[in-house]
Amino acid sequence: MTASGQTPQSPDAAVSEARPATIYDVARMAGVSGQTVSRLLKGYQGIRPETRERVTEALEALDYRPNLTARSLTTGRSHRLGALTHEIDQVGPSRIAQGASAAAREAGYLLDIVTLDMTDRTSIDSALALVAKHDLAGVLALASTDEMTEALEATDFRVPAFIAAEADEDRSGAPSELSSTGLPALVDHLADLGHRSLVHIAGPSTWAAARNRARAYESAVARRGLQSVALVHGDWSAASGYAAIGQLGGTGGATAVVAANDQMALGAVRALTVRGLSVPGDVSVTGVDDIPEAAFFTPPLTTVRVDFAAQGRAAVAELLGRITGTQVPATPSLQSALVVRESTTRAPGA
Amino acid sequence: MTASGQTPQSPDAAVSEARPATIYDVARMAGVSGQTVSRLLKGYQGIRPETRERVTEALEALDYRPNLTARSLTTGRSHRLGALTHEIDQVGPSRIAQGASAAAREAGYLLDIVTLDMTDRTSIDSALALVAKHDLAGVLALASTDEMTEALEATDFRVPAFIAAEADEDRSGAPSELSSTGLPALVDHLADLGHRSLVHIAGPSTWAAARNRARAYESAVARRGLQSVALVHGDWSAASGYAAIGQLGGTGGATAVVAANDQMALGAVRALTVRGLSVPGDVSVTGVDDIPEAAFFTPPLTTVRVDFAAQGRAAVAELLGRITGTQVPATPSLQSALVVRESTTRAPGA
DNA sequence: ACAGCTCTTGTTATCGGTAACATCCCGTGC
DNA sequence: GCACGGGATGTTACCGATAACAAGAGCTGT
Repeated sequence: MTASGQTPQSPDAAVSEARPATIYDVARMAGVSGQTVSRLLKGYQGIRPETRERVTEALEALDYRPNLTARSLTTGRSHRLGALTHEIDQVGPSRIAQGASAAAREAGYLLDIVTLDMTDRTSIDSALALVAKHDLAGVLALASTDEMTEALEATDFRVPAFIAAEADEDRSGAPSELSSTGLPALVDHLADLGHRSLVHIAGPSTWAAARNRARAYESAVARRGLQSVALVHGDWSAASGYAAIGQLGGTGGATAVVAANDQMALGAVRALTVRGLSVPGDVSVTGVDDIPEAAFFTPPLTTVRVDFAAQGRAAVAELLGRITGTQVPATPSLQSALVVRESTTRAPGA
Repeated sequence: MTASGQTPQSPDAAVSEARPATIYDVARMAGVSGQTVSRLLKGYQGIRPETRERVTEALEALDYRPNLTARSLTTGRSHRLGALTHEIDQVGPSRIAQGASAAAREAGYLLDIVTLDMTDRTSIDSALALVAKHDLAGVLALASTDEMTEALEATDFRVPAFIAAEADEDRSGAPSELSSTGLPALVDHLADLGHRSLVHIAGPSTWAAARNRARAYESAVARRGLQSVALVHGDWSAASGYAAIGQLGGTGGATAVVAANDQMALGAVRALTVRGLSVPGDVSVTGVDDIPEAAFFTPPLTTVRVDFAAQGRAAVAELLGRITGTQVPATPSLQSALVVRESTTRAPGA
């Protein structure tokens, strides 16, 4: 079998109605009113067993499926959520989205993921307008950036809408696992290896995650009495990590490069290699995220593992809480863990 | 600003009704019937200019927004599509999904992307059931695998549903760009460099893309009179590429490894390096996809570029065609291009 | 001046459910 | 024997839009 297929015609289903059955079809078949069917479907208990049985049989015979459109028209609430994310090929965002999607599904919601091309204002607006039209129960922004904040605030969704907290921060604004534990552990690791001067390749300054990581880096550097030779901003891509090293003309004397994600770390490693520097012999390099490929880079990358899926799930849980008005169980702190591989070693001459 | 935000309360909108305005509110305000409003909204021309103006003003004053739920209840068609994909962190699928999503949006549709965990039968079923309930105008499977085919056929979506063609094949079953041009070009490249024995690390055999690539590889090898020493199946991940080399205990004498995607190529490179073989000195390695990181691997990877976004767009175009019954303009053949980098060089002793 | 049209706009029914209220039936208590 | 109460089910209206049909206004031709 190669490509396509036919519209499944429910080959074995005995009934093959042109139009799907409604509760009225079921009601007629069972000899009851539509309301009785509706009640049974909603789990109402006060139905006589024999009635219940007749209706249940009719439901099956007609292969009844509720029309969610009609239902949400009357009840006024839909079972769909919107998720906005940046148009970017990155493991992080896409895993967050996957986690969010799975969590939504488990709660009976469908998650509409809309990737926004942040470089094009009109495309953002039209995308948001489209989202605002499809009545969603709530909207979630999965990437915390200034552009996203702005876009979100400029749109009236008329439903709960908010930006998910990064792994780098929690709702209360208190530093999170990654900032308080993960990145400090990374810097400690380098300090323990004798590195005294570091360089940071940060993410775009409009990203909250980038700012948080940079801040955590800086405070850890200060705490350990190290020196931060430079802080360059990339755009999360390997190419930008490569460019960052070029821009610095090397490492500016630093013996270690701390990139804000694994891709930029990869680019940095490549740039250093091209310049004739050995990693980790001359310069140690670290990333953040622990993407699946990181273990297979040459050299395998020392990084900090981040649980993206949990982040997505937490965001959806929070959104659902806001929608239903129930209290959200405190999100368990997201775990991050230092993963030491071969891209870091003792500082030269240490 | 850290994490969250408030539900936007349309701070500047003069009107702040509890409930959104309906066409009837607008009609009353403009002194016309609801139908007139409905007509205007649908672009009906026969409306007196002064009436039109009054209605238009009312629409603005009340910040009217159509209720798509109600609309699709009457018209019977929704403006949402469903997309099924595998739960997998891979650039390919995620870019296909992005392209599909963008194309859908441009056509005024929202694309619900559902990632299926193919290892868990019950989760597939519940996910598909959820999708089938939310009335979608059509459903698209973005990953062509046996599991997906099976799952799709077992579900009665009652709307057009089909599996998107891989880049590797087209609808007519004829080999596509990648199979007819991209992969052969890759093998030619290796043959021209003097390689005579190759190894192929294929994707999972349940994936149509994996089978197509393997077939294209084999026929190109035959055509050039080369020898395929081994064909091992991985799961698209770098780890599986690494494992494949381990399983072979090296390359089995081959001087080049053709991996079915870039991640597996990365894993293979790493495994070869660990075994003391130099890439490309001893063994040349190639990938497929040209993920953004491929240019920054050590060594930079020779690969075949694939236009995933176009693939997603084409799939959506096809689906929309089936839904509306219009003919789909023949999908322009997807481009693929050989990208030569440093992971390939002349065969040792050639 | 009046039938016959066209142009605009209004009425009514309907999509498939659900909420609120109405009704029917039957056993109880006095 | 009859009012009463509660369980089971039916009726009616409504959610917000659209389709199909109806109707009033104004113009034309004879």
